[in-house]
Amino acid sequence: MSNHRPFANALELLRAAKLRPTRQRLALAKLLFEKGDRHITAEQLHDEAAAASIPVSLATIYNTLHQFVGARLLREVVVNPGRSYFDTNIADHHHFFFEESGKLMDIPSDKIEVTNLPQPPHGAIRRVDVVIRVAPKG
Amino acid sequence: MSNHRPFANALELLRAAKLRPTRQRLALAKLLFEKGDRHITAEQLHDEAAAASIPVSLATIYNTLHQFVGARLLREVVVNPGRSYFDTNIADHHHFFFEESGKLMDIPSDKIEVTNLPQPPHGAIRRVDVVIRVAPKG
DNA sequence: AGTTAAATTAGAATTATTCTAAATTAGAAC
DNA sequence: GTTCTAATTTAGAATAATTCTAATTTAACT
Repeated sequence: MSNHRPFANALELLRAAKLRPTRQRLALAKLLFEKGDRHITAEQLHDEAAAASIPVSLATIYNTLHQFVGARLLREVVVNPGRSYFDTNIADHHHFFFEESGKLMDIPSDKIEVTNLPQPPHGAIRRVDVVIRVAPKG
Repeated sequence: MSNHRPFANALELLRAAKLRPTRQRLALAKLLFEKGDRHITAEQLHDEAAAASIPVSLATIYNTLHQFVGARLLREVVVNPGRSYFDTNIADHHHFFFEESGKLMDIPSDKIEVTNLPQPPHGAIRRVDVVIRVAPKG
């Protein structure tokens, strides 16, 4: 049983997430999930849709990305002020962030060990994000 | 020899950072560094300055914060899209992020163990940020 | 005091994102 | 297949954080 590609196609995936399979959601799901793990911004997805002749407004891109995050089909990654990345890899993992290029790269969670986690003074731990910031060699 | 409070006053601190000790920079350094460890936004600092009757424009707040980051007097922490926090604690450490309130809390680096760090495919590791995201208990 | 480069400023510009209200569409009911 | 209704999409305006610009002020040197 693999965690990868849990749905045969976009339609099934939207059904399972209880999102109406509209033209734009189907098209965006395909763009997002049929190319392996990606880290994409709203603007980039909008451009990809345009390139694929899928007419979809930027507002819908944002709506859809947030709905997908809510449905746990995507994860939002924040590494840069003023710009969100959406990660199609929803497995537990971490990131390299390359400061020069602004690119992200996954690090599977078994490649880093984070131990000795302190308990928060209140509330519950929802997630632990590790970002390794990488700069060009001095 | 402690790493804490390395300068007796704002003037010394600016001199060491090779920043001209102007009225605004002196006042902002005092606001930032004379109250222990803090996580503050540009807007908040602007409000504090106003409350202390220090006339300083928002542009200067931003300029100064970034200069301080460049001089390693501050660290920028990104946990939220579209808003930067500036951290007066420049020692190696990590953060709790409370999603309900938007507040940050320091975790000294000796309270978490991050081991087995993978090497990046190119470049050098500049920093490792661990953010523990905390939500109200379900 | 006079000079000059650095710093500050108000306000405009930019960027990412969200909101609004109108038009379209998916899916259920007939 | 039409009709109906609520959900979705949309263009464009609005917002929020930040950066830029060009003019003014100031720190520090002579």
